[in-house]
Amino acid sequence: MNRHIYDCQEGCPVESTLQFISGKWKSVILYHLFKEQVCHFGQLKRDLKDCSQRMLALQLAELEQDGIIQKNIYQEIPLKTDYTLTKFGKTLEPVVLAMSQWGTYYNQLAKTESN
Amino acid sequence: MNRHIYDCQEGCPVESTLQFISGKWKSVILYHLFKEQVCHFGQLKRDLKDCSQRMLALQLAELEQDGIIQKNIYQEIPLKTDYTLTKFGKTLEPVVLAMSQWGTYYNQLAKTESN
DNA sequence: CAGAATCCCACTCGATACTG
DNA sequence: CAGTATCGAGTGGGATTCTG
Repeated sequence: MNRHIYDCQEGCPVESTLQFISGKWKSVILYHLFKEQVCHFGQLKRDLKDCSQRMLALQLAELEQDGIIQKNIYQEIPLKTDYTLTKFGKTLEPVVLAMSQWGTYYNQLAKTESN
Repeated sequence: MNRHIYDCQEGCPVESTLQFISGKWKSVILYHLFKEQVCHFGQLKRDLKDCSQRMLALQLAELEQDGIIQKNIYQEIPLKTDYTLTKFGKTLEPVVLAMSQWGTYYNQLAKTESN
């Protein structure tokens, strides 16, 4: 948790939040997890088209380290893994929801303006 | 607006939102603007202790380009400038608010756990 | 005070190849 | 399928200096 540079000495709450979700793709991953409940690596790779496999693995690892998501490995052939939100991770729902709602509003706006 | 790499072809709303606020310090700047209504450069520089002057200027410029904040210059000596939210920028309040609320919750949590 | 310009290093991140 | 390892180009971003 000291990989980020935000100084929380003064306890700025937004900086605290950013420590967890400021990774380049984290909130998008969380968005999909809130929608699907369970996600597989390959599925996320398809959804996040512009996120490289390496980046996806890194972001997932950080989210797991931070206790936001849980990784479940099934020893089958071919290998199978899935990711779910932890109880702690689920508390982030209002944040992700607000982001998704604003994005929906904006997409609508952008569409009507282009007409 | 093509400085970010998020692909919104499929209209992922979270990615749309990130196009505007994913800059390293943007949401913190917005947080202060929602609190203070009006902010000066030097004041922000003091508040965002770990954000360099260069970064602060860059982030403010991007927010201005995106129509989220407005820059007001007063031709006095010494130079004076302030920043306010545009009408469009104000629509982001629920997002910033959700982040600040979660951060407050987390700070509380972290404090009680350290005892 | 409020920035712009320049320099330059560290690290990010994509591409590719490999593994259980 | 679900990753890890390695490498190298590109960029982020700090330090410093300069200006109106």
